[in-house]
Amino acid sequence: MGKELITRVKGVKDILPAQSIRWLEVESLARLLFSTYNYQEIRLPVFEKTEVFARSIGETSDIVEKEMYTFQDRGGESLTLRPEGTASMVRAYVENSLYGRGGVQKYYYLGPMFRAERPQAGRFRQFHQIGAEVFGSDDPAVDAETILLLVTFLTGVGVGGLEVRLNSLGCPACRPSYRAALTAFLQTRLTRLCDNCRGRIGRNPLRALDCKSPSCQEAVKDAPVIGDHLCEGCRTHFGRVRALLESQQVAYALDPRLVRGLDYYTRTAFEVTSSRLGAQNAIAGGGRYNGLVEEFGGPPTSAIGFAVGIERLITLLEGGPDLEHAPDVFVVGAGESVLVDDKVFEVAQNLRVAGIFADRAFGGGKLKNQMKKADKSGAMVTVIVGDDELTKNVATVRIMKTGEQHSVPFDELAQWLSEFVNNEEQFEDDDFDG
RNA sequence: GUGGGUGUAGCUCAGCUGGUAGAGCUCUGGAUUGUGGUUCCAGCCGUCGCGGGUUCGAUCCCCGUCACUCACCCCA
Repeated sequence: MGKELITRVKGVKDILPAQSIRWLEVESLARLLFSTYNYQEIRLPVFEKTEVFARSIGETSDIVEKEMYTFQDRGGESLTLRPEGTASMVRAYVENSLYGRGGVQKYYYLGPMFRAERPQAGRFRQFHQIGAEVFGSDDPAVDAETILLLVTFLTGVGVGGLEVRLNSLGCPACRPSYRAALTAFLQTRLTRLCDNCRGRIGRNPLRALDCKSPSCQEAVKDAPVIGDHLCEGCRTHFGRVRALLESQQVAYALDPRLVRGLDYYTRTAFEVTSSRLGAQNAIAGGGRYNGLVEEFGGPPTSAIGFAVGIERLITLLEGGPDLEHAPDVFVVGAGESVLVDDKVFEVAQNLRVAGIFADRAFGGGKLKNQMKKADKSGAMVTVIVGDDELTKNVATVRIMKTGEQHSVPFDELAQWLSEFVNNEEQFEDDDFDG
């Protein structure tokens, strides 16, 4: 106290134990499930040369225009804290010649992303994503499988009430004609568009469809729809994606306005939203980006991917009990002698080596106070080591819930406790199922 | 970058047209000798975000500033 507090940077969070447990659960499930679909992890750097993002995400995107954490390193090179994962993934795919392995490659990543935006509910300057990318196939089954993985993951971690929105953005063959039609349409209602969209018409007219400004939404209500402009290839591709999703009862809504903020998307685009999230309601988003690998100097390679926002996912999981980890066993000492202190130290260590989650009282004091610490720790069993125990060479084991106590020889203690703990956990699981 | 809301003990908050602050929880100690959770008793903790102004006097009024928060833009 007294010294001026050093606080965290705006828009970042400390994830405390009550929450970090959930994070661990979410990440573990992701790893397991993604592996089930034959994805492998790639650990990417959190910063890259600025061109990696500037080139791929699109110069006109908000991310590149105003949201990147860009700085010069000591050599004067411009570097950027990654605002998303796909660009790094593609860079790594090309740089490591992963296309040389042939066939379809599936990778996932997980970690922090950085965007210099004004924070608000569900939006942070450092946030975390779990992302998946598939390279090497334009088969609509890949699109469907990818979306299915996403949906399976989200329901698997326990979030409900989600909406999947789906659209096709066309390809270099058909998008230009749509873009022209849309631009012509927007020109006729210039006055009704917001400043932002008016400025974007020439550079990226599709974004007007996505704009949340009421006047824009009204203005684009009967704008041309991309679906009417898809080429034969894109049309059949999209139809197949939908059919496959339907075959697995994946509920989705077609949304011709879904264009996504990043420029690299082609064909399939999708987003998962929840009405329980506030204004920033997208929990995951993704799409196909068939031109990006080539853009990075690789061979022409079809690819598709998605990213899930972990913070937003966790928000939807909140409300359950706060389960902080508690040790199974807590060791206390009765008596001030060094012998007791030594024995407590030894017992705690022996239990841990035996694989038992154990902690102990520190700082000595009366048994009563140490029992309070034992209680507060949440441990189900307390091991009492005192002068009496030392002379008899047995530990006193107290079951906290019932208050019953047992005398257990020290050399049998680890065995006794691990059996007891296993039985209790078994019992709790059975109880839980019932 | 723009707008709204909030800023009082570790936490959640109270504080009536302005008279320099409380409550609950937490925490610490105690209720006789080696036994926790309940109960009872006692105790600690505040530059009322910061700076200025009005006033005899401001936590409460005014101005500024900072922080947090929500929303716009956009996205995870």
